[in-house]
Amino acid sequence: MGKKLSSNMEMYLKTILRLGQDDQPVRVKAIAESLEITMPSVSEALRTLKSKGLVLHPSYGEVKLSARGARLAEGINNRFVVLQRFLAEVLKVDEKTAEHEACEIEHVLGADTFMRLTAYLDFLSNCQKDLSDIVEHFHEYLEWRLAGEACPVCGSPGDQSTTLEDK
Amino acid sequence: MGKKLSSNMEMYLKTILRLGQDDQPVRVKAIAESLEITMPSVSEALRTLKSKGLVLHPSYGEVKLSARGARLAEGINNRFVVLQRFLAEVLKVDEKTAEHEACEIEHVLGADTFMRLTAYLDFLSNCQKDLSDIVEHFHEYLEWRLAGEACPVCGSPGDQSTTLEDK
DNA sequence: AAGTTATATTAGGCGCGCCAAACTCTGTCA
DNA sequence: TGACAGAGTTTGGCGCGCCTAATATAACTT
Repeated sequence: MGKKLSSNMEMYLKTILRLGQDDQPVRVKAIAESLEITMPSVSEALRTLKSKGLVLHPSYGEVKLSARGARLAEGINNRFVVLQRFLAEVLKVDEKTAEHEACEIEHVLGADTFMRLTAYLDFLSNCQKDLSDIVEHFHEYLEWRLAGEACPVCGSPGDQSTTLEDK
Repeated sequence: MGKKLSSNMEMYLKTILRLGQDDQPVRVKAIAESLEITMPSVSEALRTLKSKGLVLHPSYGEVKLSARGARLAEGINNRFVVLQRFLAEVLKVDEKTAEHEACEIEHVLGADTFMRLTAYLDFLSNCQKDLSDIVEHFHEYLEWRLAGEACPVCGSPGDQSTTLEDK
């Protein structure tokens, strides 16, 4: 069916889903604030999404997801959650950053990759007692490395100075 | 200095870097083919990048990266490589897909996250013999899971049916 | 040197997603 | 009921990145 949605359209869907979970009617204003854009932009986007049958939105009325829209939104949101978990729990990325970056990546990765990432998280947390603290081991290693020292267990260098280019 | 580059501009830089590694003069045509866009689009982008001092490009001449452009491009390329390795080697994502998805994500993640991901890969491959085959364990787990069966070692379910929404 | 071909650039246009300004509804409260 | 405030929409405009068509330059070929 419908071609692939743009990242932006996906963000609208996800936002509507999440706002709807506070079980209050979802309003244009709330979407705009949540996405930090203006109401006209939201109005316009909703027109697009309506035309694709993903949202229901009587003029001046409440915004709702259609069944298809909701399915999509939930998929996107799941992806988001998985990514956020990986970044925050495994890589120990700062919470704000993890949220932000997960939000960008969620639109990029295919279903297969997500399934694999989910499996990986499950593997690390649910499977085999003696593997379940790998992540903790990694966090120790990370601290040594951040301190610029060699890894105490294996001597893996702390100076692989991960090419911090930027700005 | 200069504000953040767009994903597209980053892609141009990375492409120029990679084409330059075949130590032949980099031409507009090659960039266009590599990115699967038309030459006018490349011309235009080069004008932008030139104005930011990231590429050198006499009219009708050879395209080169400036020192700053090269530094940026290398950073982007490093990010790409790390992501690609993670997707392909850890998650066992199909090679083509890994390349494509890494290419999208490389523009999104910050330096800190990349450092952490690099550290994670190093940790998995270099550190402590008895941890170095975690990935293999995971790959076994993944196969069971893909077959829809429970994990033989821990009983972790194969039916977590990772919400395959889509299409 | 002149013509042919390949490469590069300019010109003009399009879709997307955003904006500010102006206008229109809706609900509330004298 | 009528007027005001706040939410929502329409209008017109802008930047980015892409396109095709037309033009310009460079590089061969004879």
